[in-house]
Amino acid sequence: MSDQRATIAEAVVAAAGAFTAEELHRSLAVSAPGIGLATVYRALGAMQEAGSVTQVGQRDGSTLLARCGRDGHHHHLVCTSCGRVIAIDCPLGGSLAGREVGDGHVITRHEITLYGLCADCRAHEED
Amino acid sequence: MSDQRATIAEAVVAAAGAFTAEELHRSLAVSAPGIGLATVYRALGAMQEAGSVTQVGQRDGSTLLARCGRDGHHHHLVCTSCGRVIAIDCPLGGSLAGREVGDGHVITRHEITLYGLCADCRAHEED
DNA sequence: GTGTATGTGAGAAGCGTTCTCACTTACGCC
DNA sequence: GGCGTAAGTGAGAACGCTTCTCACATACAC
Ligand SMILES: [Mn+2]
Ligand SMILES: [Mn+2]
Ligand SMILES: [Zn+2]
Ligand SMILES: [Zn+2]
Repeated sequence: MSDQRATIAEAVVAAAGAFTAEELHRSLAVSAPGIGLATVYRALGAMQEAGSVTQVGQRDGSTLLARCGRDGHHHHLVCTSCGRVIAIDCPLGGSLAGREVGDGHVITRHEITLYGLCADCRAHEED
Repeated sequence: MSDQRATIAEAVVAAAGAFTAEELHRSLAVSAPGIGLATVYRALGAMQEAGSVTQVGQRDGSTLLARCGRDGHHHHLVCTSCGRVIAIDCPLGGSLAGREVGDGHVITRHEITLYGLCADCRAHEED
């Protein structure tokens, strides 16, 4: 593994929650300048394939990523204020796989993402 | 309402299921040539605001849209073969709204999309 | 009529992402 | 050591979807 990829992997671990490729690149510009944006994209792509980084939504036009090493079927809960990401069990209990719903439609896959405010952000709001 | 928007609205109704803006524009090129792609985007945007068209996912880089006039909280079930879209009740029963999950995270919103094969596509597969 | 608001088509622009290319680095093999 | 190959890198160009700009058209209000 190259020095750049190691640095990028550290930045991913240091990230509080969800981030975009450009945000990660900006954070690297401070601590480890000189790493190209294309390299960040390549490293994040490799981590997605390896399973340590997952796509958790979109913000504006950009893909939101987050570190998530959990394996097995699960989903994510994203704080819309601070970006914190929490892995959660599938609220459907995996019960839909191969099941028929509606008018004979057989479900092969599903996407679920929950959004809200984490405990910390709620405490800091006091509105 | 302009002639163009009426034509685009008809094409949306005629569409079998999910479609991209470009696909709709291509279908118009046959029956009603001369309508600009920007006009299609503008009309689809207006229909989204009006609530008659909804975003049901992404395919490659493009936004997938579908006609859906149903109101109230619901989600969608998309056939990955023919694009047919079926509205479904929220499988969470709306139970999550305002509820705490995980470590005190309060859910304000969620996204659910189911994918699979509709009855027709399953019948035509016989593999 | 005159003004104002809204819509239109063509192409330019924007923007996130991927690709190209020349270059470097790491490693296996002899 | 020399040498070949594979993988990674940075800069910028290219790409593709979407939005914007601009000149023009149409519709309604007064
Ligand atoms: Mn995860
Ligand atoms: Mn719907
Ligand atoms: Zn938070
Ligand atoms: Zn189908």
